[in-house]
Amino acid sequence: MTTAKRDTYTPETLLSVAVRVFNDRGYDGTSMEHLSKAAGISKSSIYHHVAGKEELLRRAVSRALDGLFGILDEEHARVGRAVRRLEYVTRRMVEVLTAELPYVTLLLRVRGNTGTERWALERRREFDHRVAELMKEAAADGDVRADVEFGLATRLVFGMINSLVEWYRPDGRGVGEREVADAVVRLVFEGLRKEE
Amino acid sequence: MTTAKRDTYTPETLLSVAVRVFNDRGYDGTSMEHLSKAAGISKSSIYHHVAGKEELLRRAVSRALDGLFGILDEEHARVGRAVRRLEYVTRRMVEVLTAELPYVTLLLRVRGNTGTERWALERRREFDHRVAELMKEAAADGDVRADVEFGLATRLVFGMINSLVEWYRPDGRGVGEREVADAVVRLVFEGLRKEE
DNA sequence: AGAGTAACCGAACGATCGGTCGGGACAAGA
DNA sequence: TCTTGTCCCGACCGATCGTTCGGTTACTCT
Repeated sequence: MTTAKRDTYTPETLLSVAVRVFNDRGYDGTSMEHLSKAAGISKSSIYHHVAGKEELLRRAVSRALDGLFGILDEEHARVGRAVRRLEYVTRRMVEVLTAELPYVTLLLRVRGNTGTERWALERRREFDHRVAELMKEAAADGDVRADVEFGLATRLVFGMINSLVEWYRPDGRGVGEREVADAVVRLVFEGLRKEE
Repeated sequence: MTTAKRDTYTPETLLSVAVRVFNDRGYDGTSMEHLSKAAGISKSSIYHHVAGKEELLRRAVSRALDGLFGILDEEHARVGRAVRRLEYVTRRMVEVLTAELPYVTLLLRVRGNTGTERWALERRREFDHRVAELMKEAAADGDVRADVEFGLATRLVFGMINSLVEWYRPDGRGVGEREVADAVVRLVFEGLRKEE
């Protein structure tokens, strides 16, 4: 077998615990003592699995960034009319956010105090820039309204999508992932007002 | 004269420095040493003006909350058709966010680690609830689309508006406050797609 | 049975945390 | 000149920070 039994921590399982605590208390507000209590092992034992607090952060934001950049490599994001690709990316962003919720949550909250955080911010800006180009293309095609500058529109749409991490909670009997993705796409492209 | 000369700190002027640092580094990531360097006075001197770190946070989020709740007391937010009141509140939220940007930024980032932070979160939820009721009324009037649940729509609209604190920078020769408010209202109510 | 190793622990490291303390500089009012 | 009060300081407090270290289990392989 490739993998079997696991009643002890691996870097991955430890990460899932750490990310949960990071999101609860904030990265800076979380001490290694907090992590050890949440994981049920001693503070020093954590260092048997990972190099330190910052490596946990790096692993988490890497996972989130991989998910987001992966969208841009998909076929529907690369070929076709720009406004259709924009709609596809919008929907897929919602799906990635909900699927990797705790990791993306952490990514969207880094401030830039450490080298790892600044690296994460830089990659985020790169992703945002790629989507902004898509919006620019759709505007050039005349498929999105011209009375809102494309950079401004991009930021506002990102704001709506990214806000998911502040309130979406999966598995709760509330709204499902599909319902959220539909709602976001509808609001972004058609708006709130009832069509006459 | 009521007030004159001020070449020394007051709780208010110290607050403006502190909030700027809080927003740069995060509240938990900011030490009193960081504040003293930014203010140009010693760490102990800060305690001559304010009771401590948490009081600075409390003053800041209070100012932000007062601005937001003030909107709901204005006439256009209290009388008229619900969808018109919703549009008014949307526009005024953008104006308050840009006018009190650093204070609202701090408010939107509190995590709930201290009593002050939990109080701020509770008041925020109260404000959100008030706006959600407005959205519910507009839906009951048949003025907003029925295929997106009103609670979900409220969260997404809040997400778009609140994202302002992540990128809007006043006085920079970029976008003006009026342009942002117009863009938000247009996107929220009419959507991104060009009307045929 | 013995060797090797993965997983874990308590104790302690130097650094930094938010906050306290006693006192100095200075201007205003007497 | 003497008091009073504002504004500020360096030195220091106990607590906690992220991290290290030496050592102890307990399981696997030979």
